[in-house]
Amino acid sequence: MSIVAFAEKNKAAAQIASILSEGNFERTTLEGVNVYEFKKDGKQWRIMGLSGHIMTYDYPQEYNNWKDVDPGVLIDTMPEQFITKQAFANAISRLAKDSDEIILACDYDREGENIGFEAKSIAEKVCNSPIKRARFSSLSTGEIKKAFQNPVEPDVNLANSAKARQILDLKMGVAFTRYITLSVQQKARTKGVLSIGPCQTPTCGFVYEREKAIKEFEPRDFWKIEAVFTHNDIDFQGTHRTGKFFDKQKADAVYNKISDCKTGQVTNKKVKETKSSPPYPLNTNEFLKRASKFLGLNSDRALEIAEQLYLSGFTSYPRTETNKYANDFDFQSRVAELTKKAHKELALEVFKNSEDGFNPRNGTKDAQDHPPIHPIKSANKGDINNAVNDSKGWDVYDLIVRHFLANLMQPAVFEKTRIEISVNDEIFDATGTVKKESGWIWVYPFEAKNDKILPEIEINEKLKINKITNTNSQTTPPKRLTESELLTLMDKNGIGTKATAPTHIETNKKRGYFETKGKSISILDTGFTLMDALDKSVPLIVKPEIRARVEQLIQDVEDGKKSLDGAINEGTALIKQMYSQLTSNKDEMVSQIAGTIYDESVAADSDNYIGKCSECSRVLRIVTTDNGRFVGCTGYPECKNTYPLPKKGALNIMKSRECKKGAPAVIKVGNKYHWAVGIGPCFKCDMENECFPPEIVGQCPNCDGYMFLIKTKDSRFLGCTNKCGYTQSVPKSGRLTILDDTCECGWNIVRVKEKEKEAKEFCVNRKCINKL
DNA sequence: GCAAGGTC
Repeated sequence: MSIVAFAEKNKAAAQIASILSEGNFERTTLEGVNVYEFKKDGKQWRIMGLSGHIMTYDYPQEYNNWKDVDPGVLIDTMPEQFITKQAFANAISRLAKDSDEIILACDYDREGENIGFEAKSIAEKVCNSPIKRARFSSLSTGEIKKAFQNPVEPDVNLANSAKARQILDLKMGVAFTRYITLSVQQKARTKGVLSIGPCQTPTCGFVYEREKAIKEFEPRDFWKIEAVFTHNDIDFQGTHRTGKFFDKQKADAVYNKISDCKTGQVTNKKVKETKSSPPYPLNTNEFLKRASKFLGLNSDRALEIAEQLYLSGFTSYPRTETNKYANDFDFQSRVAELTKKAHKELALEVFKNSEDGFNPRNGTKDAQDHPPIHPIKSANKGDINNAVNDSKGWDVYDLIVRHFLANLMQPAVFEKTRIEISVNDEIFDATGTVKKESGWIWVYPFEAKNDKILPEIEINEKLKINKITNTNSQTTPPKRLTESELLTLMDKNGIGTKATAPTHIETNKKRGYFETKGKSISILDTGFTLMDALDKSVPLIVKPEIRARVEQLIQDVEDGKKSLDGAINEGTALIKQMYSQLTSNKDEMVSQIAGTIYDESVAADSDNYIGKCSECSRVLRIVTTDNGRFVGCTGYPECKNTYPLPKKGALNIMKSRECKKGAPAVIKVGNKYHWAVGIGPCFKCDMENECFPPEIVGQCPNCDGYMFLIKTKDSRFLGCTNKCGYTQSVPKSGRLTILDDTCECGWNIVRVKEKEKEAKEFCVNRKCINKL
């Protein structure tokens, strides 16, 4: 009797083999793929891990040429399933041929069932062995043994639901992407692909909606009446209960009524103790959000770091939906491990807190895939820096460790006080918060808050009023989305999965639809115009509903309410309907998009982009020919405007410099001089001092001139604007910036940032009073 | 050249 089982991945296969064989198994390879073998109860077992999907849907070759195939035809063409990982397919065939029974043992979810069916379809071609399914929700001993003792029938509906998703996503993505890309290419010279997809487009849609809200925002005036009260030498602020007065007259009336008041009376007081529980264990989504919020990391980079931490054994597998620990999770040894290195003090505190055992604050999601992200090995900063190729490696590790420990600690306790104060019958509110017990926040400084103190005070007591103000402000527009907020929106709307959400964000960036600046995401012209054009012609595709519609269809397949063909037909009809909306609005849409694409594609070539042509306001660029180089207009041959350039020297376009004589740009030529396009060498120009003001550091100690930074080809130093002869050295290496802050001696503080090092800020004055 | 979903 020979049993063959297919798991979703190599790691799972090894784990299953280890459990079923009680550790007595051997690893062999077949077609380069690991197979785990053992004998048990007279049966020969062989377990192989797949590599996620080993097949994909795609269109047959004759549909590959974009220009020959009308994209609309793709919607009515059924894609075919191709093997993408041939070695795995070969190994499956060879194992299946030699089997009496086959067990599918992939993850128990849609994609897992689907991956199992990929193996099933290959096996069925070479053998007639019965094919069963082992269903388990975690790789724990109990679950695995039970699942393999009672295998069930494979769930064709579950597998088909994933198939429906694959086919519909492909049809829509391919048809829309080709159509938009080709139509825009007819109008604008661009090589780039303008992609559309059922996940990437709504993702961009969120960013677009926010941008629109910002653009359409009209600030409103409002007035806020605030009072500063004093009691027992403590000043605190109260706000009129109305909050924002949008009616100036009403605000003025209230203000006039109380502006001369010298006292107020406490009319109510409430003290409430509130507990703040530790955060749930980290699943991928939560991890990415926090890495963005606390560390300013974009999700792609954060996941890459987590992956490296995982591969070097410091933390657990980073892709998980689960935010709940299994009952038998071994906290004892994990926390003990952490007492060995940098987080020793924190880990010991957790031990102190856990005399009656460890009590994690568990979440509610158990996707039964992997445990929440947690530390495996303790480390010092150096260990992480050696293992992770990213300067933020340590910060990410530290976050994971602290999150893990915080989760095991007591809630933090705050005392919140709210008092109500009457000032000539107008009610003011004041609140205070005092931390009574730090609990988990002690190990989790990311969420620490400062206390807001209110004086000890009782009802009916009188308070002195220091000041009453009536301030006019304006409502502010919504803020740009952060990556963390975008991930939340995606998660809420079912866009993408734990493993793919960051990819969708990356795709949008790669296409030039939006970018991340600091923590916030800002949309680029291409993204905005594309979304705007789509929103007008095919509104559904920009909104998360598109995903929900497909999700509903495939859920019906999973539930057996619809056949695979039925769901595909319905989905195809929906795509067709959207596609006809798209094509009927073609002209307007294309001209709208083409306008921005053209400029951006030239501008993106930043080595050559110069500025606007004064003749035709198109874009100027550097043209290099066999005979030399010059600045020419991208409108050539219609516009023949040109400017000369020096023959020698590397050219560097100084975007931060503006020519006061109106030249389109200033170019740095080698290390020697600057050249304003169309005007000539800047240092022979009478406006030199205005375009290139000296970088003053401070007063010259020798005369009444100022010390300024002089940079030459191979050195830099400070010289006097009066040329009195006094000079002084500055650090030779690192990027040097003169800050606005000044030292007590009057000189500006200088910031020096060397590669791979922390920036230093200090006073460079040799004669600084602090040094004497 | 195109999607989204697995995995590494």
